[in-house]
Amino acid sequence: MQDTLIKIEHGTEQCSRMLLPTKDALDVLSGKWKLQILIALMFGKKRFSQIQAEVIGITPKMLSKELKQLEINELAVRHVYDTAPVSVEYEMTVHGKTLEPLLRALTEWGIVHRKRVIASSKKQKKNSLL
Amino acid sequence: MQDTLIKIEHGTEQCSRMLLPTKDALDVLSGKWKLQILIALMFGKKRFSQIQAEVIGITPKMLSKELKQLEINELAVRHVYDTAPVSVEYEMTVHGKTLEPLLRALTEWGIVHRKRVIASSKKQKKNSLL
DNA sequence: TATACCGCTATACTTTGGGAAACTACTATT
DNA sequence: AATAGTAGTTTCCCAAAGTATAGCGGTATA
Repeated sequence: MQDTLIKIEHGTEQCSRMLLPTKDALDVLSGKWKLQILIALMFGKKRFSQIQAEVIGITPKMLSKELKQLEINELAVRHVYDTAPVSVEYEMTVHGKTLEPLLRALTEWGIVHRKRVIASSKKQKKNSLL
Repeated sequence: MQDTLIKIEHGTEQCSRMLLPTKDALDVLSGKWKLQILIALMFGKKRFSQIQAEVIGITPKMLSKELKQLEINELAVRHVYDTAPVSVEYEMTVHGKTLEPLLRALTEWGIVHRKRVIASSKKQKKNSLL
């Protein structure tokens, strides 16, 4: 019993040590678009229209808003070039690049998960035949 | 010029190869609570009320809803024990455990990010004195 | 002159996420 | 009969997220 209490205490302490930084991270990264935009920027500077083309489904309004947020949190920078017509490029900051391992881990997991979803939908089909 | 085009093509192809699985992952993981709940479950089976105590700020409604989603996506399982009063435990599935590296990466980044935010808010204070 | 591209912004709307508080069903204890 | 614990559900509500569509100011091209 004493043992159990100690285990629980230990468990919840470890747990809250993980939960607090996670919340900080989620504050900045959560939402449908930010991580996708950051992935697009992992492969180099890009223009507004190019990001919009790659992040499928995003509207200009959302892209504009999300880019501003990324700038505020110093994950991306905006460069304006005085060309004609004016060209704007967005780039990952050094801080943004520290997200790369996370972004890759997310993608890796997405691949695993997708396989699983496909497999389990096959199983469902099988079962529905019974 | 030819070079540039090839680079761009290559870049966007790589990019969309990452973006598609990422979307799949985000469909299942996005939102304020799911990742936090999963972290709580990393440290072993837990009861509803225990999760609620650890994931600070979550309401029973949200917890209930999110746990259902996690069950549907086979990231967590619900066990009901026929005790009195009835006790229910939630546990990570094998598939859920494949998220552990990602959860740890997220926490790690959260720590890095928090340090940065604190540092830059100090800088702001400095600047505001000028 | 007209059309089209770029990088947005404006407006108006719908949908979803999330919070507060009360309530339920069941059981055990007093 | 009253109270309390467990695991939620229900209701009402608001704010943020997201969609759809249109337009703007500049430039370049036909």
